[in-house]
Amino acid sequence: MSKKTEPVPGMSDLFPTETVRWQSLEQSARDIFSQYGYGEIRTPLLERTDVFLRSIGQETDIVQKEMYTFNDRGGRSLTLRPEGTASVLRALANAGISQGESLRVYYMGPMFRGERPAAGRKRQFHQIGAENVGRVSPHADVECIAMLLHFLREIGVCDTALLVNSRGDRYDRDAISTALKAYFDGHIARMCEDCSRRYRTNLWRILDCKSDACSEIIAGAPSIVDQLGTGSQAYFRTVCDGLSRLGLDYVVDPRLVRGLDYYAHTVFEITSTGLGAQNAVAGGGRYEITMPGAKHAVPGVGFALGIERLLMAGASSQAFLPDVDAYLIGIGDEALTANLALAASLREAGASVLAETENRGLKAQLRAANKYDVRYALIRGDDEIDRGVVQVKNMKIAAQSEVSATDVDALLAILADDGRR
RNA sequence: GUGGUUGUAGCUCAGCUGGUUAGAGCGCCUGGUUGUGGCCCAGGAGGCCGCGGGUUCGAGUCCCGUCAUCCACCCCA
Repeated sequence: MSKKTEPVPGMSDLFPTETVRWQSLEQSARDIFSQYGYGEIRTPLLERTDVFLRSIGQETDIVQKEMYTFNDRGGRSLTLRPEGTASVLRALANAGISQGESLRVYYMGPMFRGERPAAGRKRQFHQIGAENVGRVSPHADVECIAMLLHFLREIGVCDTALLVNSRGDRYDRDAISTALKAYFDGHIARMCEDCSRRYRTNLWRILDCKSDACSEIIAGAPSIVDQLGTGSQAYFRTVCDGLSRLGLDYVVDPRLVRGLDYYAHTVFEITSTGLGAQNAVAGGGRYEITMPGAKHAVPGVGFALGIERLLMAGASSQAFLPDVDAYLIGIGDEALTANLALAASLREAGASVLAETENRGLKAQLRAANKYDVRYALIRGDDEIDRGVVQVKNMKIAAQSEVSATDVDALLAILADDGRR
């Protein structure tokens, strides 16, 4: 239909009907995360491109084809953040967090990926995320997952499943990659197009292929868990035990590998039924990230939730109406002007009021007042202006009285009433 | 990037195998009481039928292209 007023593809406008739900979700996140000692961090939407290249990984889908990257006027390559973790780690590195120091932060805001939009997938989408940075411990992983599940329970997102897996440490990963490569070397020619692409770009992803032809070959592949060193296996066992001890149900999914290179050890995903093809509502894991210019890799564990998907998996929306105490009706320009002043006084005293700004009939204005479902209508025309009064009409019981227009306290006292008398 | 879907009023959508001035519901505006809401009634405004081309005496309807949308693949939040 219209075209010039539409937002850029994959981006959307949010109106009060929607934002009320966003706000309550965000508030729950703030409340719960702070119970776990997390504080909010806000980082720029734009970063130097290498912040993402190095941490997320050159060969990942995100870096290969999904980033919004451009050169600024100084010729620097900048990128709109495709996820939150890299930015957070960059910020912490910049602030000079010392080795061994730990920090818990959460963030919320827009992320950008240049994918083809579909159900539950936008190019600008929004995440709420949390990172526990600085320590390596399976218990931190457990707490992180527990906090995530606590939040989901609180906001009423149900029908979810928790999937966990381990990718091992950096040495395990090299060993696994070598083993996988060696195995698939002999079979790749007979596998599907996607797999031969993955073989080159994202080897582990082959394990995820659903095509029948490949399944048989994949079934014979060396399993990730078997390739883990004893230390990594013990780590993973501690995580699983910890989840069980907290009474949290989970499923070990040996094929869960996730698409970002920085993950090590624990990875997890929360899926929800009824979301369509994009059923992951949250995901995360333990990672180790070396920022450009930094001496050491910084470990951490964290997750990100997709706000749009949370809302799809949760409650339905209702029509938005501003919640105001009174509607100021004015017949004639003089009354309309006087009403704007009266509205200002009432608001200053803490009331929420809506004042008519159009010079139209009383009937039309009362209709509007009715639509907003206010308890009171304050009515003034030339007569009231002359006599210095305002008609106070109780919309619930259709009673009406007269109050001096200068007696703001009396008006406030009435508005503070629930309108049932 | 690949496949498919849809595009008609502000919104949700009808419009049969091409045929006169393109419709409904909701919303909006005005009136039914010179200044008293909801319900009801009457009336009204509002459409390059996504855009461009083609076939035809004639296209909202058929064909081609294009743009947008949604869904799926890929991958993930």
